[in-house]
Formats: sequence, C-alpha cells, structure tokens
Amino acid sequence: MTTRSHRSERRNQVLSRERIIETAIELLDAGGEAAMTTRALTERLSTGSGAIYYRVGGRDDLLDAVTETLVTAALAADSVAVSSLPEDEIRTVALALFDVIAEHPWLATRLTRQVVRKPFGTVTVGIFERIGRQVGALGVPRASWFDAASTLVHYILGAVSQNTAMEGDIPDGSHDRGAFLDATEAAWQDLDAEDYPFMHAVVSQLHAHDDREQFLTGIAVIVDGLTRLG
Amino acid sequence: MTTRSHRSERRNQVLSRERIIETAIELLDAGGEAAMTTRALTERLSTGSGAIYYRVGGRDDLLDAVTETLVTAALAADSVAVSSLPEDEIRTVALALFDVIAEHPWLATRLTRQVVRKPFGTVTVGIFERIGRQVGALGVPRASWFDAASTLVHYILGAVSQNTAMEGDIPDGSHDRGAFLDATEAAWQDLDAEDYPFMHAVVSQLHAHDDREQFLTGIAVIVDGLTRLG
DNA sequence: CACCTTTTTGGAGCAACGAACCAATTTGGA
DNA sequence: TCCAAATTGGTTCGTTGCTCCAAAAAGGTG
Repeated sequence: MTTRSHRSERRNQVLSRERIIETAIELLDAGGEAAMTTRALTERLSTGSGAIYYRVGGRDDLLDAVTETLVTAALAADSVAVSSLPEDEIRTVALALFDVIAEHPWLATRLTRQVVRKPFGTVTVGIFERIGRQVGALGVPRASWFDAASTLVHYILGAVSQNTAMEGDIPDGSHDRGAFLDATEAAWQDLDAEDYPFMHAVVSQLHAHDDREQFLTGIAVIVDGLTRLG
Repeated sequence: MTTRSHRSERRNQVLSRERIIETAIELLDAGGEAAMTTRALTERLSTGSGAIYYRVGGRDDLLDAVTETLVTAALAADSVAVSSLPEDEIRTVALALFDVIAEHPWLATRLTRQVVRKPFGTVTVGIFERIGRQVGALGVPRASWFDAASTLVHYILGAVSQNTAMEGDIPDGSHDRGAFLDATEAAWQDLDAEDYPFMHAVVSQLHAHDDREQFLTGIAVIVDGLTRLG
C-alpha cells in the first residue's frame, strides 16, 4: 500500500509529534483549554489515545510542548533585526509575546505556569536571556541585572496575561470585545461616585484605550525607571 | 413578605455559605486547585453535592467566592494607616496581595482569571480603585491615569503570580524551595556559556535574591518611571 | 396543637474526562 | 523470510462536575 522509496520516513506523515501538536493548537484556538481533550484529539486524528500518549505523553506534557512550540517560534521570528537600541529589542520581544498570546489566548495561563514551574525550560530561559542581555546596555549596574530582568519579565507576562481576549473560553453572552467593554463601562459607571472616585475618573478612557499601546507605555515607563537604577 | 426578628439563623451553623468557603480554602491550601473537588467538600462537610450547589453554585462560582473573600480581607486589613506618600500606599496594597498569594499559592491563577474575566467584580474594582487613587498624587497627568494604574496592576499581578511557591501542586520531588532553586541553578549553569551569557552572569544572584525585595524594587522602578510621565 | 408551604438537604445517577493498559498491527534490519 | 522492536487503536478504570429528586426540616397560619 505504501511505496517506501526513502528510508526513515516511516509513518511520520501518518502520525507525528508535530501533527499532534498542530492539531492540539487547532482545538485550543477553537474552544480554549477545555476543548483540547484526548478524545477530541483522537477523533480528529483518527487514532487512539495510546498513540498520543506514546508520542507526547499526558495532557500536561502536550500543553507544555504546544506552549514551547509557539513561544519559540514567536521569539525566533524577528531575531533578524539587530537593533542598536536596547529598548527597541525589549519592545520587539515584548510585542512578539503580546501578539502570540493575542492570537492564542489560552497561552496566557500556560505560559505563566511554565515560567513558574519550569525555570530551567527552553521557554523561560529563552525569554529571560533575550530580555536580560539588554539591561546591561540600559545602564543597570551588574548587581541589579537579575532584579531588572525580573521586573521586565514580570510586567510583560503579567500585562500580556491580563489582556487576553478569552474568546472561546467564555460560556455566555458578550462574545465580542465591544459588548464586553460596554458592559464593563456600564458597571463602572454604576459604582457609587463617592466610594469609587478613580473608577469614575477613568471610565471614559476605557473604550478609547488601545491594549497594545497601553502595553508599550508600560514598557517605556519601566525602561525609563531602570535607567535610573545606576 | 416577611420581616421576622431573628431570621436566617436557622441551621446556618450546620451548613452555611461561609462554612463551605472556609472548608474550600482548607482543601485548596492543602492540595492546590485540583484537591478542591465537590466530593472532597461533601465528605468533609458530611453533606451531599446538592446542598453545596444550592449554596454557592458550581465549582467555578465557589472558586470566585473564595478568591473574593481572601482578596477583600487582604485589602481591608491595612486600610487604617493613612499614608501620606502615594508610593507608600501603593507598596502597602502590593505587599498585601503578595502576602495573601504567598499564603495561598493557588490564588495566583484565580486572581488573574478573575481580573480578566470580571472587570466589574468587587475584586478587580477594589484593586484598581485603591491603586488608581495614588497615581494622581504621583504627578501623572489625568489623561494617563488609566495607563498608569494599568501598568501598576499588570506588574503587581504578574510578579505576584510568578512568585508563587506552588507547594501542594507539584507532583514529584524538590518539594522545598531550596532544592528547587538548587536544581534551577544547576540547570542554568549547564547552559552553553556562549549562547546564554546573561543566564551565566546572573546565576549567582538566584540564591541570594529575596522575592519580596525584588518585588519592591520593581514597584519602585515603576513608580519612579511614572513620576516622569508628566 | 395540627396543617401546609417553602427552604434546605443528602445522595443516586449521568456523561465526560485523563490515564493506564494491552493485544494486534506495522516496520526495518538480519 | 523472519523476528524483535516500534507503533497503533481501543477498551477499561477510577474520578470528576453537575443535574435531578425524594425527603427532611423550618416556620408561618389557624
């Protein structure tokens, strides 16, 4: 049935680790983390659960592999431009992570989890190294390098996690961002004006603001603060 | 329809919403998020699942209620001190969140989730209002208030999430922080020195650093950067 | 007191999950 | 041609969140 002309290709086209990861990403994008079940995978790949466990291990291992694949690709995508300014490079890395999570909202939780629980893994080390190299050029004294890089990573992952669109994850109404913002604005407006003066003061800025620009403002603020650490 | 004098005391000591939340926290602290199952709750409370659903709804509702209880308590605990300096108040709020998550590591994921998915809830609004009030005093122009407060909240929640101790959550060895840091340090040391110059440069700072102080350094950096936004 | 309505409880049952397991099949080298 | 190793598909198991419902408890009304 198969014309095996070349060696060592085997059935890798039938079911490979890459194909499993690829399909897992499709399921995750379509319905969030809850939609990526072993059963959904076996159906879409027309195989059994044994094959999947043989290739990538349990559900958790698969999610880690998927995370590593996407983050590594995102970080490698724009390493060509050799920016001279350290803040440009920081911005580039930050935006790469921002965008990959905007495209795959379920990544937010997983990425944080992986950074916390696998500080020795490719993902954590890759992000830290890429960011960390720039803090020296920023004028941060060597003794504060770890603190400075940690501050940046903490902010980047925090901001990026809290900006997730949570599309396929929310059960009931307000499926689009507009309606969700409307509901939030209305709720903030309904707060007691005396108890919540700040929320009232900024409620008008909610619709106008752009997540991406706000994110970059935060980066600029931190970079600015870091240059004064010396 | 009814205005009874001592109403609703009833069997509230037998099974109340508060007692369910209390027990849920015990289970969560003991074994992480996975340990808080409906069945574990019913066993410990000597009741059935129906009673729990009647009181607090599904598992997700219960986790939200638990999160709200702890965060509200943490924020209310130290509101007595009327600090004159805005950065002191910011530090106070930040440390309150840091400490409550250090005590209940499973809170990290849940708190971020709640901020993202319920921007109109008590928790999100409480944190935002408390932080936001200070940015004006910091000299931030009104048009940037929302950005400034968002930057602080993003950093605080990000840093606090990534510093979780993940005690009852990790399956295999390295149960104490020391062994975990040792393993991380060894892994960083084993990285190729040419590909990862930064990781080698800071590996010695890993053991020496204190999470809490590093966290405060980050806060100071951001506050410093914010004062120059004007 | 007896009576009835509402609230609250405990548990059985259901569908779906992750994971372990294993007999059957396929592969590539001897 | 043959066989050990690699790979597969599907069955099974224990557990989960949740729904449903009969019964018990509570409290008001005569």
